This record gives sequence, structure tokens and C-alpha cells, in this order.
Amino acid sequence: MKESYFPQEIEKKWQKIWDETDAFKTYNNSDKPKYYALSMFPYPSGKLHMGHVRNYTITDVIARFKKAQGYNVLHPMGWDSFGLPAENAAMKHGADPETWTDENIAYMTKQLKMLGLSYDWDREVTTCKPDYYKWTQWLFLQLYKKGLAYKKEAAVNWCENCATVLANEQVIDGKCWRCDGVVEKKYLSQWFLKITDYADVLLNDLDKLPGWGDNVKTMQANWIGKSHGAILKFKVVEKDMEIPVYTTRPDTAYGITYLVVAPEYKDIEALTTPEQKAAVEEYRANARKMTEIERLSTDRVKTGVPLGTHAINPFTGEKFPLWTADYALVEYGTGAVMAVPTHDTRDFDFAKKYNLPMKVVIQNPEKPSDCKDEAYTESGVLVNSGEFNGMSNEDAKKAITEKVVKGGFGEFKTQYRLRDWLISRQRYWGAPIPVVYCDKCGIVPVDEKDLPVMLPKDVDFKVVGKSPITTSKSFAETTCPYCGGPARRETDTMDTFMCSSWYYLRYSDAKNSEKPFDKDLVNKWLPVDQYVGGIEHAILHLLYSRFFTKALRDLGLLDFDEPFKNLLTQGMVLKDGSKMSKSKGNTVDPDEIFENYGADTARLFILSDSPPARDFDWSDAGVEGCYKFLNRVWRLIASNSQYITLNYQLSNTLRKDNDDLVRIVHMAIKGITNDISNDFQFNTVISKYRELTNAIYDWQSKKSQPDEEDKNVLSFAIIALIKLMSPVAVHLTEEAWHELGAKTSIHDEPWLEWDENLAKASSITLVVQVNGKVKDKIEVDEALSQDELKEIALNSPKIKELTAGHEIVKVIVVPKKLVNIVIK
RNA sequence: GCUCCAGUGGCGGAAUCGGUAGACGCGUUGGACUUAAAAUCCAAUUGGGUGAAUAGCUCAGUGCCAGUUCAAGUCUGGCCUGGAGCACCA
Repeated sequence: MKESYFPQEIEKKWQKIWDETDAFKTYNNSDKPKYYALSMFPYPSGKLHMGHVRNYTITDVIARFKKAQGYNVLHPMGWDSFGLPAENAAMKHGADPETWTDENIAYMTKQLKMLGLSYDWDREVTTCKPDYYKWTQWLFLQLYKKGLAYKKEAAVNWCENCATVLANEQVIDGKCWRCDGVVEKKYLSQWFLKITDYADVLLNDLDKLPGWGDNVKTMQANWIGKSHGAILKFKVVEKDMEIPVYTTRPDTAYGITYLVVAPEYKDIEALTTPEQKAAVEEYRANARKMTEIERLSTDRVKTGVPLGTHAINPFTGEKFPLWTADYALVEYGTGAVMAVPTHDTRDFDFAKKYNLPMKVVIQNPEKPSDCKDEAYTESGVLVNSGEFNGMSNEDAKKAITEKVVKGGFGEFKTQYRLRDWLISRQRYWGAPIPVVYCDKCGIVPVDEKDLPVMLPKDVDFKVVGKSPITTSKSFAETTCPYCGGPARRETDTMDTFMCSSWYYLRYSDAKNSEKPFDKDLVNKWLPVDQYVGGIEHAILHLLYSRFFTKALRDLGLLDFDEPFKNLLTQGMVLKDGSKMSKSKGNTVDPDEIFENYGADTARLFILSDSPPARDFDWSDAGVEGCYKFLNRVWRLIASNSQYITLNYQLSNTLRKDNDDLVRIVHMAIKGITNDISNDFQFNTVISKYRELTNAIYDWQSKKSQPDEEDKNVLSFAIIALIKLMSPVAVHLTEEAWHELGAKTSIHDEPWLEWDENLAKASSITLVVQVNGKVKDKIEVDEALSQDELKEIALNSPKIKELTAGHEIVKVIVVPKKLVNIVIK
């Protein structure tokens, strides 16, 4: 065996062998229980970054560990390859987005192989290929037939920079998630998916996911935003009309002093008097011009215009004015709000500014407020509220709504913040939406046998202000599948999140050309047992995928209702305390690390310093330290190779000096197995590799002339170390294993078992406390009874000295651990 | 404003159930080997006090303030700081 560790040489050699022998191929038929380990697939942007390295290493170690534990493991990889960067690159360089994407995939595939990841490449999926997007389109058609995909004219988010619309989830602080450009509102006819039909089940089923972190679950719950309230309808005085409002505070109904409708409210023109028409029109025009950021800023001084009309409060018979103001949102509730300035901070600000009346209806009996300086929004007791006076406001919510229902002017109502998912994109590089428009038949879905609707090649990527796809001469013109007459194709493509909402299902049957996947296979492999990826997808991808799974279950395509059983959201990779980014110039190129230290060092280091869920600070010294450690392990193996036999068996009776090392090995097996099983604490796993290595070196330094028993024990310890390290240092352990004479892969060896009797120290240290402070430590036999431990503690010279002259109030004995003596 | 997460040496972090705080590593310091360097190996490394001392003894210490307990990094209540998400959602 070579004395020195040459990672580059070893790694290339084994990667080639694994590739040639299909070492990581997964077979569908196996008696073993299944385990599906999945990393979020990457966008092929060009090169891997350290975030990818961290993500894929974590999942790879999990996959290898589970395989060694006897599972039939599915561990696939693919490409989320539609999307704007390819199109932007095409515009810049005049290249075809497909060529650009293919080149990136080829390069990144090479990098993934260099990392030694155990993927079954036969199941690779690439979302921009016709054999994949055919099924994305097919699934769209199924959703359409089920009424879950529909087209409507709506106020949508428009990013001028990207020249496309965006889903609500893709607007971050009023800006585009991708380019940071300011998002505007536009009125366009667009395709939506009815995710709101699933709002309640998406919320409730979060309880079925104990394997997800609370942070992700709360983020989803907040996004869905369920609230309980009531619809109240108000009669308009001047017209024969009713205005419904949604409120969570029906208890404040006696305090209404005006009512606000959004500038985009559908009946606003009918509600405006001729005298107010000009002012209202101007206000609405201004609102239209505003960006989302301006419009939604809570700091902004509230503005509004009276419509000139009035409505009646059914509780009091009072007449109050109608206003329009842009603090009312047309998309939420009914687009109209009842205003109670005394008990809502927004209404309060508005009423102050326009000098509108206020009426207190809720009071804290201990500390009554006149609400002259601020709104009182806490709970309290009703006043000025007729028959409800004296009732607590929580009870009044129900009582008042019941009265409303009885009176026929309203109802109980549950409202969600979640909006339908806008999936149209005015871009080229995505899956075309498979519908056509016929003058006679209207919207007509493309016939399934005509899928895929292929992306055209004859397009001009440099076109400005419209989607490149519209420049194709061949694409738009078609015939109607119903009447055969002339028709136009939909030129919008689908949001890339459509493609990524079902890719994990396709891996179960990646090559199926008849269906998106076979039902038996998808039911066999899914749900994903462990999903690993970044927290940035907490809402977007993870919510859409949950929706897709539920919708496809309702379509009868599969039998489970949650796609990801356990979710690990890994932290970011930082350098010098901030996120690695090109603009900050603090990136570390994985290629350089592979070249200088090898993939095993990179894998070891990226797992070593922080638990997976926390942020990880990259340090060059840390990499160096891991490289040195692997060298140290290599030397340990190489310098003892003459003693090592590939045998895990040991005799039961060992001398005390050897017994201790055997115990350390068993403790390491137990500790490492538990640390991986328990939330994948790889940082402590790696510290245990080091402890075991240190222990073997220490033990060895005491053996100048090893006898037969010593050699056996040493061999056992080193073999165990190799196997324990094999999921992380995948190449080093494979090479060492073969150098020691093995003919089969270390990665096919089963995981190690430990003996509970051996996985602990032979004697225990009894900690003796006086009044809770450690005063003495005594080595004792573990078989001793509680009384005997107490006896030993009290008789310790040190303790005798400390307790002399004091009354012993109490003695607490924790078996095998500790004695606490309470004295006065 | 609401929701969630976190706070432990110079640094990353460790500590199943409440039971020896600081594992393991990085860094630093000292030493061995070497003509020298690299590599490797050994030792020290929470702070204060006492001490000739690398011994021993002792006090304090896990963001702050209380509480529960024989015993609190861990449990409870109230704060402070940092991070993340949501936000004119009525």
C-alpha cells in the first residue's frame, strides 16, 4: 500500500470504475425496504457553487448510509432547466438557449461526478427536453379538464425588466425575485391554477408533516393566511345596491363611521355621484400609475376620495359615507372594508386625516380610553352597542354575526390570503401552454396525441418588448382541434415552477414514454423519505409541489397526499460571515478545491463545522485541517496494512488494555449511527471519526511489540474506521479497502452493529456534589447499588472534610452517575 | 406590527432524560525532529484569585432579570440583541 495519500489519482480511478460498473443503479424490484433520498435539483446556471456541494453531499451521505443499512435506495438527479437566464444568455450571445443549457448541464454533470455522488444517472430528468415537458403539458391538460386551470383577466404582477408576469410568490418586497426589478400592476388575461381550492387542506395537512421544521410550516401557514370573520352587507342609500364587506371584527359593527372600497372595485362607477365623478376618476388613474412598492408601503400617508353616496348601518340605522382609498385591496375579501376608526389603526389614521367621525364601542373596563389619540385594538367589553353592551368582544363576534345571519344581511366567512397561482409567462424558454384559440370554439385544449407542443426554433431572441416565441412564423398558426378551422396557439409558456412541481414523481419512472409515470412505481417510491434543499423554497416550490401532489391524487394518478415526508433545509454557505456571491467576490470555486485537495476533503469539510440546518462559514484553514486529517487516516491504515485482515470478528475475552480500544470502537459505531439517524448531525459524526482515529493512535503508541491479540484488535479498529468513514470519504475508503485485499466495494458492505455491553466504558466515574457543586470524582464499579454508591460518596476523605460539622439534610443518588449531598 | 429561529471560550461548535459546561476542530503559544523549511509528533489554551509551581486549592461563568428544583446551557415567566419570513389581508 502506498505510504502517501494521492486523492486526485484515487478519485479519478474510482469514479471511472463506478461509472463503468453502474455501481449506483437502483432497481425497482427488490425485497429490501425502499428509501428515497432527494436533493432539490439545480438550475443549470453554468457551474456548481458551494451551496450545491453542501446540499448534494448531505443527501449523498444519507443515501449511502441508508443503503448500508439495508435499504433499496433511490437517489436521482436532474435539471430544472427552463427559465430566464438561458434566454438572457441567448439574447446576449445570440446562441440558442438549448445549446447554452446543454453545455452547462454537461459541465455540471462532470462536476457532480467529481464530487463522488452516488446517483443513478439512468433516471436523470431534464425539464426542458420534449420527453419531459410533454408530460408537464399533459398534466396541465388534466388540471384544465378538472377545472383547476383557468384563464381570467386580472390585475397581475408585471416585471418590465423580465418582460413577463410573475406569481404572487415571486414578488419579494414589491420586486422581482429574479432581477430585483420593480413590479407593476397590469390588467391582462392570464392562466391560473386553482391552488386556492386546496388552501384548507394545504394548511391542515401541515400537521401530517412532523418531519418538517416548524419554520417552514409556519411560513406556509402564514402564506395561506386563514382568518375567520364575517361578510356584512350594507344597503346603499342613493341606489338600489348592496355592498358586502369582509371583516374579522364584527364585534365593532356599531362603531362603523364610513366605508371604503378599493379604487379597482367593480361597482365603483355606479356608486359615484356625478358631482364626485371627476375627483374619483383622477384618484383611480393615480392609483393605477403607482408601483406595488409605493402602493403597499405602510409608511405612506393614507389618501382617499368620497364617492358622494352613503350606506346604512343595519344595527344602528345610522347613515355613513362611502369612500374610495387605496389602502383597501381589491384582491382580498370583497374589495370593500367597513371602517371603525376607534378600533383599527389604519381606519384611525384615515379618519384623523379627513376628519371623519369616531365612535367608541369597545372598552377595557379597567382603563377606558376615548380613542382620541390612538385606536384601541385590544380585547374588551362592548359599549354603545345596544343589546350587546357589556358582552366581551370575543363573545360578541359570534353573537353579532348570528344576528346578521338571522337578519339576512350577512354570513360567517373563512377567508384565505392565498391567491391562485398565475402560471403564464410571456417568455420563450418554458413549456408552451397547450391550448389554441379558435374564433368559433373559443379556448380549446390541444389533443393529447399531439403533445408535446414543441418550442419553435425559428425565433429572434433579440426582439424587444415581446416574447421571442411570437416572432416564429410557424408556431402560432394552427388549426382548431374541434372544428378544424384556423386557430392561434397560446404563445405564453408555463412558469418553471410547474416543471419542478412534479419532477420528483418522474424519477420513479423516468423513461416512460406512455405516461408521466406508472402508478404502481410512483406509489412504490413516493413519498420522498428525505428531501434536502435550501430554505428559499419554503413557500414557492414546496407549496406548489404539495398542491400538485394533492391535485394529482384527486385525478387518480397516485395514492398519497404529501410528497415529502421529511424535509431538511440546509443553511447557507458563508465566507467571512456573509453569503458567497460573485458581486462580493467571496466565492470559492469547487473545481479548485477538487484539484488541490480532492473531493473527499471537500465532502468532509462541508459537513464538519456546522450542523446541516445552520449556516456554514467556509474557511481555508478548515479545508486544510480536513485534508491533514485524511492524510492522518491514510497513514494509519498504510502503516498497519501488514496486520489488517478483512474481518470484523473478535474474540470475546480480551486483556484489559485491548478491551478499552474495542469499547471505544463500539462507542464510535453507536455514536455515529445515532448522530446520523438523529437529524443528520454530521458535524458530530466527523468529530467522532477524529476521536476514534486519535484513540487508535494513542493505543498504538503504547504497543512497541504487538502480539497476535494486539494485531487482531488493531485490525478490527481500523476496518471499523474505514467502514464508518465510507459514506463521507467515499474514494479514500474504497481505495484503502481494495489495497487491503478486498475484491468488492466498501460501499456494498453492510453498516456496523454495536454491542450494547461493549459500547460503554468498563468503569464509571461517580460525581460527588455537595449542595449541587462538584467536589469529588471517584472511579467505581458500575454494578454497585444506590446504597453502596451513597456509602462510597460519604466516606470519601474530601467529602468527609466538607461535611464535618454540618447536618446532612438529604442525599440524592442518581444510579451510575452522581451523588448529591445536601448539607446545612 | 405579527410569526418563527438563534444567542455557550479568540473562532466554528459539543453537551439523549434537568446531573462533570466547553467534546472535536480551527487559531494561538511553547517544545521535539531537521543544517533549514515543509510535513509530522508532543504539550498548553474560559476568566479571576492564591501559589515558587507545569502541582494543589478556590471563586465566577452558557445574552439579561426573576422563578421552579437537591441540581438549570437545558424547564417556566418577563425582557435584550441578532437573523429569517410575512405585512394597509380589514
